[in-house]
Amino acid sequence: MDQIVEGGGLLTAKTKKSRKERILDAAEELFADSGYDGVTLRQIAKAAKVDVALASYHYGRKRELFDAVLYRRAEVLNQVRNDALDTCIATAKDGKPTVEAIIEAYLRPLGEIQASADGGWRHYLALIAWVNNSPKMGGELMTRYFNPLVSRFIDALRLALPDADEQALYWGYHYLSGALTLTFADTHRLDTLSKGTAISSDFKTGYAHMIPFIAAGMKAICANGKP
Amino acid sequence: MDQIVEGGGLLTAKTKKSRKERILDAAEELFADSGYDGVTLRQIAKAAKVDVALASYHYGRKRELFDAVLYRRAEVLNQVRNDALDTCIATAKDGKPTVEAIIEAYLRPLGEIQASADGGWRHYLALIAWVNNSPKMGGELMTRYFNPLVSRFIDALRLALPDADEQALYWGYHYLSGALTLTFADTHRLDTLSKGTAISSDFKTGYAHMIPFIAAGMKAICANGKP
DNA sequence: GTCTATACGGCGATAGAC
DNA sequence: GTCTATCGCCGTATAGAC
Repeated sequence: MDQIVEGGGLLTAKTKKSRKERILDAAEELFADSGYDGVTLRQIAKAAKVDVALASYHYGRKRELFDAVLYRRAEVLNQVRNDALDTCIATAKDGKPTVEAIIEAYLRPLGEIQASADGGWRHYLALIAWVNNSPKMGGELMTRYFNPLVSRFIDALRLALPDADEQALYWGYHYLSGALTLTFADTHRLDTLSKGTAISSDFKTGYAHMIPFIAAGMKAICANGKP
Repeated sequence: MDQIVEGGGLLTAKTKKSRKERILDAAEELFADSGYDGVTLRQIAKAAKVDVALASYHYGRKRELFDAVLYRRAEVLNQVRNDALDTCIATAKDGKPTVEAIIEAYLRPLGEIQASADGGWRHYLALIAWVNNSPKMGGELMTRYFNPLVSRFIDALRLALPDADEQALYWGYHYLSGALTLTFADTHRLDTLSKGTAISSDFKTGYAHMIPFIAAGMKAICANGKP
């Protein structure tokens, strides 16, 4: 896990970051807070302590900078999660993992990343929350970056739930996706709603409950065929 | 249900809309598509076929217009959903409704609204999806407009699940909230992911699966006390 | 009251000079 | 790689027409 808590995800030591990297870091945090339209290149440049034009020099147009931010960590995220899925399937009895084990493999790496001390990763996940719920960009960008992994995940579920209705399988993934990305967003709404009983940034508890919640839901709608 | 599928939600006939209403309608649709920062007052005015300054005249600053959009339908939404919850509790055996019945009462009215022909309501729900996942506005605005209803909903769940861990109850609501609002957003991601097997705008199926999914999840994490 | 035309200061993305 | 210049659009205020 060590290799994913650092900067762009590949370095192992605290090397001084290049300006090019600093731009990506600043953009990541600001886009996560305010969405694509809520941030200006000037704000990003200021936060990265570089000239406005340097962002365009390295990344082109604003939209391309946004894509670069998304792409950077998608690579390492997909690798870590693909590995978790591989392990889950390889260690399953008769090559047929349980629903719980699959959901666990899908969610646990994200829980560990979000609970880690790394602010960059937390900003990235909050940005994914924004993208996933965006009517304009959600369909296209989530598809581009994460569909291969998600398809593998659904394939695994199909093994564990051989009688599942196909539509139910996809809708089940949809509910999981919504629950997960709202957790990414960390809006602090739970804090006031529960008067402090539940805290939206208590990711450890958030994932501990999410895994059995989603597994039970998935089994409920997939076990008996059609709704 | 007839009274909620029309315009602002109160008229019953297709009366010609005032310019003041047209501004709200246009703002609702555009904010739903692009978020608060992705829309300009000029775009709203153009869509409503009024002068730019008229929006400010009626509603003040941009942020106040946004609040007015949110407020308009929140009123009627809360009333319909409170009624559904009342009925659910009143008709329950021994005044103790089942988890399924409570989730059904909470979600069914939204499903009917979203599946209705009314575009205005669909835009409104997409806007709620945006607000709910906004780190900047989500905590504050969802709290302001919907917390009383949500608290009643959680009170009802507490009746049905007397041994539930309090934290689990709130996290369960959180997962429900995420799954629900992603359904509001209608990003069409499911369409390509499932190669047409599941369609994100097929709200009828979306809610038909959501209700048992959430009920099962809620029971799984609440039935046995602590996780 | 309701509405329009116009103006203002400011900041947006980006291209071109260096 | 860096900085400046440009042009257009931003939210908002206001003066006055109906």
